[in-house]
Amino acid sequence: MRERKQIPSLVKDEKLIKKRREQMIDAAVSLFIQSGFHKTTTREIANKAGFSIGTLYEYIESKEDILYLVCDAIHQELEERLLEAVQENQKGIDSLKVAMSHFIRTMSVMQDRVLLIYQEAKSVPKDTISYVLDREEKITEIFENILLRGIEDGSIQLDRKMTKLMAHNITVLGEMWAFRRWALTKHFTLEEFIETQTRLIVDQISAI
Amino acid sequence: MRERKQIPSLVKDEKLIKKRREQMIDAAVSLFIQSGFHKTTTREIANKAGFSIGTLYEYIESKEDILYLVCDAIHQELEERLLEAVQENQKGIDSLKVAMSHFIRTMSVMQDRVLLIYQEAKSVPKDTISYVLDREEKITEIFENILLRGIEDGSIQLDRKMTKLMAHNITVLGEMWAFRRWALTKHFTLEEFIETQTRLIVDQISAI
Amino acid sequence: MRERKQIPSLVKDEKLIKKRREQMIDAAVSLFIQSGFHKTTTREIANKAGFSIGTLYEYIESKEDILYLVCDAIHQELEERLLEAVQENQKGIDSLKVAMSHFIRTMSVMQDRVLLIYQEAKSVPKDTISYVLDREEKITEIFENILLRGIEDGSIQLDRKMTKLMAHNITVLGEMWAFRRWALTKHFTLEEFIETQTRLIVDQISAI
Amino acid sequence: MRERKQIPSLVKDEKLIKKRREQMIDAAVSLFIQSGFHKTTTREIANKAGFSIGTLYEYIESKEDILYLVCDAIHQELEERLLEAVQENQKGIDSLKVAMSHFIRTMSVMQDRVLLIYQEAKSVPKDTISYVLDREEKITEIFENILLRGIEDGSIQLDRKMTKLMAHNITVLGEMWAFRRWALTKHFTLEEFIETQTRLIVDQISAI
DNA sequence: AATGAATGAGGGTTCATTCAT
DNA sequence: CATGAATGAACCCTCATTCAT
Repeated sequence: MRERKQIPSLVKDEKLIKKRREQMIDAAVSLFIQSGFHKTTTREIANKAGFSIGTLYEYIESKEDILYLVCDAIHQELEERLLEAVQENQKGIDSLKVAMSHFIRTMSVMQDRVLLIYQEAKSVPKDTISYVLDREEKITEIFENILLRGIEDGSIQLDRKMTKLMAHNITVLGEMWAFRRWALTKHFTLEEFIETQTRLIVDQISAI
Repeated sequence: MRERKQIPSLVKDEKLIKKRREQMIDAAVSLFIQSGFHKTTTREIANKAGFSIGTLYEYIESKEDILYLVCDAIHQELEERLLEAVQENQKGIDSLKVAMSHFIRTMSVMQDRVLLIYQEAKSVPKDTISYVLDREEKITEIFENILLRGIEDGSIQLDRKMTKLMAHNITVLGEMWAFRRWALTKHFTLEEFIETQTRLIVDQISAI
Repeated sequence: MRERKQIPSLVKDEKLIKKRREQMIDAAVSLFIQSGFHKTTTREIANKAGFSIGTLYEYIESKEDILYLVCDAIHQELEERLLEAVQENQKGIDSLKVAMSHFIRTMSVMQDRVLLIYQEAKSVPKDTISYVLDREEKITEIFENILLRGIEDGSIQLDRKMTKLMAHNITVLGEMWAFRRWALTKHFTLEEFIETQTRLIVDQISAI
Repeated sequence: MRERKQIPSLVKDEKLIKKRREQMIDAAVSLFIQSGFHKTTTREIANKAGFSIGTLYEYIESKEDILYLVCDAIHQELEERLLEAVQENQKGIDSLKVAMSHFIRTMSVMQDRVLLIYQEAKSVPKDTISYVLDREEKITEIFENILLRGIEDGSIQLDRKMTKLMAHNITVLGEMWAFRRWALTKHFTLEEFIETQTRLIVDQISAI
């Protein structure tokens, strides 16, 4: 997997860089969600982050860097939350159920941010775009690994060639809750959604 | 369903309006795909459309109107292509298989434009956003209707309450080919994809 | 000699381009003389030229382009004025006297603009710098040609190898009036200066 | 002659002031030569000087002060080098030959810095500009004094009224090597240049 | 005396939109 | 109807300078 890009900063104190960038990311996330990347100005971000435009540019080199930091941070949280739910010490099929449920709940909590990534990732700086896409794929890989484990331990029945596609399906059937919420919430509760999506997958690959 | 928005034009001749707007949309689509809505200038659109910036503004009121027209045109084509494949005179389950296959092939052909809608729809003028979302839902409704017909004719077994969600799943599992192509085409052919996605759904709801 | 650079313009009407650029150059020259290139803002130039900042950028691509246009225009006038005084139908030595006198008077008239070139030429865009320097050398070449003609017709006695250097001397001894005026005008009139400088050169190379 | 300007410093220790300012000047000279005064940032100067931007401002009050210090230092060295070559115990005309040769060699060694002064002197703070110009004139005065001595001792024949102008000519004919080097070095060696320039002047004013 | 993070006015440039021709 | 020159608000970014530590 490609390396995370190091964004240069004029400030030397690493702790301070971390802190200021966190402020910046928080501000940017809420503004981007509200108005999108292009309609948000750097001044607005600086303002909301609680410092001046000059200070903002002490910690990044361009507005696009902020988008990269935002995408990176969101993916980071996404991944952490997901991994946290993966239990290695149970059957693959059970692990999958738990992971899917957890994943969809995460989509519910992070729906704005997931949507944000879907819509703005294309504007990320050219030299980091592949890192961001890799990051997206990494989430799918987590599901793929669970599937492989299930095949191994016999709890999942699935052509090995199809694990990748099934993993993508799982991911997309979960992310749906984020990017189609305007339609889904009109008719279904989160619990119903989790139940249905999990069953759709599990029925297809369950060994029994 | 909400009405299509009437975008005012300074020009009276309806035929001309239609022609000019088509030129405009064609130009805009290819430019938006290339660089996104915000990075494309109205000048570029006018240029590529083959007329002047002044003329452009004879047929729309703002740049956002172009995005609306583009989204509308893409949805229009999407819907037409999909409806064209729906045969009323066969069992619901068979109709579904054909429709899904056709839908995914359409995603393959129109992937750039589908992606475009996914990424830029949020920038559509506030007063038309719900029309655009409705339009998106309409596609799902086509699948929902097939499902209902299948339940009616006994070829599909599915809790009536779940038809909406299953229709969304079908749509999303198909659209995937457009918005995850960077990952999918590395490992699967279009035919494999169609085969797998169709089975995932059919297995779940087939009456036998 | 290198080609004059074509600066792109968004406007098509060539006549208008010429007119607007002239306005722009006039404004820029007086502002650059007053405050220098770097301290003059594009807004000031547009203002003084009588149009908006937007219009300014319809006729150039960057602030540096204005400096290039300014340098080019000044050299143009310099060259025209000088050539206008060169008579081909007299002895080289006499031609030289007339040309030097005329050149120095031109320096007197154009002292601000000559100084401007001396001080700001270094800021001209990289890809045009050699054209600007060539332009400067062209003036020297005019004097060199007169010298060569004088050697040919026997009115001037000078080692052929030294014509280039002597031509540079003539140029610099004349330009002095522009870039050392703060010291010279305290003690000498223009006429005294012309008389002395001409003699210094003529005495050195006169054939008799 | 006007007094050297005292630039205030927040630091008391005179020795330290001298040391830090020397570091600062060295750094600034090389940066100004490379990119010019306006394109060089105070940060860059502090960096290259080996201390922080905060420290820089302990020893000056504004960026322009640095330019003043730079010009002053260059003039200082110029003057020292020139005076070092002036022998009081020989005939004026011989003294002049030696001084011119030495001066031109100095131009060769210091060409970048001489050019720098020519191009940036105008940006020196308003209240110090006349001091800087005086400094320039001082160099001319050295030549003027030699001329006067030559007239006195009969080795030079020159209208007393013309000594000032001749001194300027000598200076400019020497400085040429610095500010026209791009053209001159293509055709002449330093020795040829010295030989020719000296003869041009000496022939004109030699008593015999 | 030294540091370097913070500031914000101000600069160059873009581009959606208008309107006289 | 078509044109395209003109407009200026607004954007991103820089950098000289300050001041708390």
